[in-house]
Formats: sequence, structure tokens, C-alpha cells
Amino acid sequence: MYKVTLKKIASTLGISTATVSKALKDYPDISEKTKAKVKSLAASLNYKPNSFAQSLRNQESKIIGLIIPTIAHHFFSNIINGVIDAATQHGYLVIMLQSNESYEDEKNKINLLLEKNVDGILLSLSDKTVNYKHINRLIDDEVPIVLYDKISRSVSCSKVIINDHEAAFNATQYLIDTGCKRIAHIRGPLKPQTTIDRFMGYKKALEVNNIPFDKDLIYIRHNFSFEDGYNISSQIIEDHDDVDGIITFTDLVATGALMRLQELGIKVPEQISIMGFGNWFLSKITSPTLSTVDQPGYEMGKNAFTLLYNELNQIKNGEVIRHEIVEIDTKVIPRNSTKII
Amino acid sequence: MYKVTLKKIASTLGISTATVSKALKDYPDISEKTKAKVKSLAASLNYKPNSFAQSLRNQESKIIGLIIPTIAHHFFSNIINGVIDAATQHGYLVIMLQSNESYEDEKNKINLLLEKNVDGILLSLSDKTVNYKHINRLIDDEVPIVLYDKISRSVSCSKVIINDHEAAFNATQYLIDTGCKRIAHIRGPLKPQTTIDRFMGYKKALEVNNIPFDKDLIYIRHNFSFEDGYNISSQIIEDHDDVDGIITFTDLVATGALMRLQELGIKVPEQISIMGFGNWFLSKITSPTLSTVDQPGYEMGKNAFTLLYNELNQIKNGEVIRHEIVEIDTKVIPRNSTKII
DNA sequence: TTAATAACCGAAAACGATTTCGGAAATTAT
DNA sequence: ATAATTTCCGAAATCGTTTTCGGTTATTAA
Repeated sequence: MYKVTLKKIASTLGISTATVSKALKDYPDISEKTKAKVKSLAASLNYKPNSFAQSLRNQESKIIGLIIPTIAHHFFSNIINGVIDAATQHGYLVIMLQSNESYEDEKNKINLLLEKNVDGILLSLSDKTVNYKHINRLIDDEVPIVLYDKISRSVSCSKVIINDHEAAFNATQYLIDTGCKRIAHIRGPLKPQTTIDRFMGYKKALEVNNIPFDKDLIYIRHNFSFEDGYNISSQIIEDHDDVDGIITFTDLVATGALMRLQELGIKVPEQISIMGFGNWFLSKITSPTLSTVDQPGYEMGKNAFTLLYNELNQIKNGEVIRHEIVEIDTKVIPRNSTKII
Repeated sequence: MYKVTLKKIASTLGISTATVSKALKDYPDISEKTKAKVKSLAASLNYKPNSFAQSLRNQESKIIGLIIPTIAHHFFSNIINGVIDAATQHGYLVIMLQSNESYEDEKNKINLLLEKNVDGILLSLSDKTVNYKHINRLIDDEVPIVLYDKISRSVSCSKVIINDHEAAFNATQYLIDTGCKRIAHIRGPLKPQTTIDRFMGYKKALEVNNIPFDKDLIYIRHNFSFEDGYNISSQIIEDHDDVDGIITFTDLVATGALMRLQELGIKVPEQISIMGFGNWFLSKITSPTLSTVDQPGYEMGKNAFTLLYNELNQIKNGEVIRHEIVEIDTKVIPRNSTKII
């Protein structure tokens, strides 16, 4: 199998590579006749420009990097989907990497991407990332980066987030509206902005409804797992016999709690209501089905790419890079793990 | 931000780029002294070789392509994980693309990958792919490709599969062992080898146990969806009031069936046993939990990359490419949607 | 002291595609 | 007929790295 190059086409046609290149790209200073000749030969030879040469010359790879904390989660699968769809539509390919919620991995994966000269990076911060030097270096070096989902307020770049505060507020309000008065909150790690905002939204809802905030009702979990919810829920009812509602920071944890409570003979939602977060597929098939907050991953992925794409274009046009923050709306999805209004 | 190149290092050190390049790669004909000088300067300048130039020169991208039918499925998420882990371990990055179970998409995505000069491709055939010219062209052109999960017998390349026939046989046998005598099979599309093999395994198990095969008990579904299982299951019990077991080709369909049957007041497993396929996460949280067949996606992904890696090395060493077929073992996971032995 | 060997470095040619700039040929204007 | 434009094409430089093949020095052997 012989590689078809401009040189080959040029020599069989008895013209120069410059002409071939220009003919293929419809330069105005090439006659229609030669253009036709070149194009037909190129087509019949199935010519494909060598992307390395192009990238080397044009200083762009048309590849972006996507770093995901954990792939095997419904929400992130949707993010991936959205990113890939949007990227291919605009002629970009995406390299995927996993940070495994590790700061070291995050740094290393960014470096791998940089070494491959990707045009930009889409990143969701790991839970353990506490300093942002590696991110700020990117920004200083004018490598376009957009943060999605797990972001940090102290980094100045484009971001795609959901209205975590409002989402948690509405979810908590929903529990209150359906009669809950002692609502426990299983929250995520302290650092990520998402879990902070969700906690604040929860707190705000209590406040607005004149329900006293009780810090003993806050349970912190560091993983996203089913087991986490399973184990902590028995703890909760042991600590408080008057809890009548639980709001978690992710459906997986909610599902674990749901299952455990039922094993313990507690009726959901009659005795305790459960509110998830994420609207993962599994929330539709638990029994009872899980009330939750829809978190549109596909939309987020799409938007994240679009922001990156905009920055890419700004750079190409020599404009100053404008950072943009997109906030995606969410909504409460009432199902059967909460009472009827 | 200025790009650090070999040339820059060379000129500040007053030596040639050739020497710099060789020093960095520990060539024996460069003195330790200059090596030290070069390396320390390179480090302090944070030199990163330009990957385009390297690829152009070395004719390899250290990038592979991974084509997935649908990302947002538990099984494929695991595949992705396995591939990415194995790839990064060996210094490869992976570009991900989705075929959406469409033949056209599959062809186009392969072309995108080829245009980016990936070193090899990992592919799971779409259900609608019926001719393999596009695959055979790759093989003729010596582009390493390995098929995983959904393969075709009529393509000659490396493959990673599970023992579908055996898996379905064992799953069916398990139903029989637990007392089922009229077992319906919700199977997938006719084309993919996996669904054929699973069907054959089912049939074989009946035969071995002297249970007459009844083609009316075979239901074909073309999607993998929850809704498919939900809808077809009521059809099944309408057609046959004596069915006491259902074996599906994927957990999602099984879950749909499970939910529907219970809505109809049918006791699972007392009246009808249900056997899934895949051991997706959701099979652990249905009620009752779903008996299924474990399909180790992570292992498959890892193996797929390894096979590709081997071929890559064979090419580098000028050896003939040896196609290899790896079959991964599965096992039945008994849970509560089937009766106790 | 001269000859043979070893140690060290650099010039230059790839790898393919792109684009600027200038020049030859063809066309039009005078 | 000559002069002024157009039209069309190609030489050559670039992008950054790699590697072969010589060619200088410095070292050792004779």
C-alpha cells in the first residue's frame, strides 16, 4: 500500500506540489482546467492529506482533550456524548482520558494532552484538586480550557455548570411541600463547588420555610457509590428517629439509601422521603422509582465544546479570549420516593 | 508564550539541533557533559517535543481510534475504561467515536480516524453493518484493526469476544435447573454474531434437556431498550399462558420485562423467572434483583487494546501480522429473579 | 614521532503540506 | 506593433524532529 502524497500527484501530472495543493484548495490563481485534472486524479487515487504535515504546518491538530473523573457513570456518559457529537459536527476529534478523581492523575493527563498538542481541553476538576497552578499555567499559555460540572470559582476560564444552588433549593422545597420537616442531607466532599452550592441550596430552603438548620443532619460522603448510601442511611435513622426526608447529592447514593431503608422495614416515602440528584437511568427502575433532579449531561457536554470552539476561533482571529460561563437549568423530577403534593 | 524547540535550545547552547536531539535521547556518540547541559536546559525551559513533527518523521501517531455503538451503556462504558487504561499504560492515547448502530456512521467514523492517521482501530460492528468492504480495505492496507464484542466471522482480523454460546447455554441451563420448562427467549437482531450465538446456546440447552424447541417462544427485538422489554413481555404472556421463564439478550430488556410483569401482578420468580445478560449495575438494584450473566467489559477492552498493540509491534518489527482471537469467559450470576436451586 | 583508533559533533536530507513571492506566458489595451 | 495587464504556475522556505554519514579533534598504539 503506497501512500498518496502531493508529490506523487504532482509528478504523475508533471506539475509542482504547490500547484496541486492550491488546486485542491481552490485557490483562485489556478486554472479550472488544472484544478479539474488534479481533483480527479486525487479522487481516483483516494488522496488523503497527511494530517501530521498539516498540523505541523498549520499549528493545529483539530483534536481536543476531554478529561472525565469516572467514565462509568451515567451523567458522565451523557457528557461524553454531548462533547463528541458537538465536536464531530465541527470537524474536531476528541481524546478521552480519566482522572479517577486524583489530583496527580489530573496533572499527568493534562500533560499527556499537551504533549499531543491538542487544540484545547475540557476538564471536570477532581475532588482532590486543591490548587490550580496546573490550570492557571494552561490559561497563561493560552491553551483554551473549559471547566464543566466540577469547577472552581478561583480559576478564570470558561465554564459550564448547572444551577446547583437553585436545583438543591427546589429539591428541598419539594420535600418540604410534600410534608417533610426533618430533612437530612447526604452531601459530597467539602471542596467541589457543586457540593457546596447544593448544600447551600438545601440550607436556604430550610431557612425560607422557617425550618431550623441542624448540622447533625448533614452527612458527608467522599464517594459517589451505592454502598455509601447503603451504609450511611442506617446511620442516619440510628442517629435521628425523627428524620422524614433525605436529600442526597447523587442518585447512586440515594438508591443505596432507598434499598437499605426498605430492607430495614422503613416505608418509602410514607415514613421517609428520598430525593436523589442527577436523574440517572437507574432512578427510573428502582422501586419505588426515585424522585430526583434532572441534570442534563448531554447539554452540558455540548455547551462545553461550544465554549471551547468559540475560544479557538477567537484565537484564530487574533481576538482577545473572552471567558464565558454558561449555567444550565435543571428541574425536579417527582417520582414515587417522595409523597404526593 | 514561546514554543520551545530543539532549534532554540541548540542556538542558546551554541550547538546543533542534531546534537540536542541526540543528547535528549541518550545517543552514545554524545559526551556526558553536553548531554547534561542539554538536558538541564531542556528541563528548565520545559521543553516538549512537537508531536506533529515526531509523528511526521516517525510515521506513527501513538493514537488509536475506538468506535463504540452507544456510549451510554454500562457494558460499553466498561469497555472504554479497559481500553483507555491499557492504552495509556503503553503510551497511547485514544480517540473516541460513536457509530450509533449505523452502517453509514461506522464507515464515516473510520474515515475520520484514517484521516487523522491513527495507528490502529478498535471497532464493534454496528447491528446494521452487513457488508465488510470498509473493514477489509483496512486489512488490505495493513491498518491494524481489532473487532470486539460484535464481530463478524467473515472478516479476518483479531477479535475479542465472549463465549456467547456457552454463556447462553449456561444461563438457560440455570433456568432449567431451577425448574423452568417453558422458556421464552427475547433475542436481538438477526445479524450480529453475538445474538446468533446466544440463540444457539439457548436452543442447545433445551435440546440437551429434552425440552422441545418452540419457535413461537422466540421474540426478536431490534433495540436494547428498557421499553422493548417492557412492551414485549406483556405480549409474551398474552401469547403463552404457560411460560415460566424468560431469558433476554441484555439486562436492560430484562429489567423492562421484570417491571412490566410485576405491574401485571405476575410474581417473579415464583410464576416467571427472568434471566438477564450483561451484569449491568442496574441488575443489582431492581427488585427483585436480576439474575444475569456477567460480561466482563473491562477485560474485553483491555484485551482488545493488547491485541492491537501486538499487531502494531509486529508491523514495527517487520513481522507478518498474526491475527488472534481471544474469548473471554463469562459466568452466571444467580440473584433473585430466578428461583433457588 | 607518526599512524591508527576512538570520541564527539554537525550538515543535510528526509517526513508532507502550505504559502509567499516572483516570473513567464497569455491576454487585452493603446 | 508595443505596452500594460491578467492569468497561471513553480521555486523555495517553513513547520520541528530524526538519523545517516562524514569530518574534526583527542587519544592511544607502534
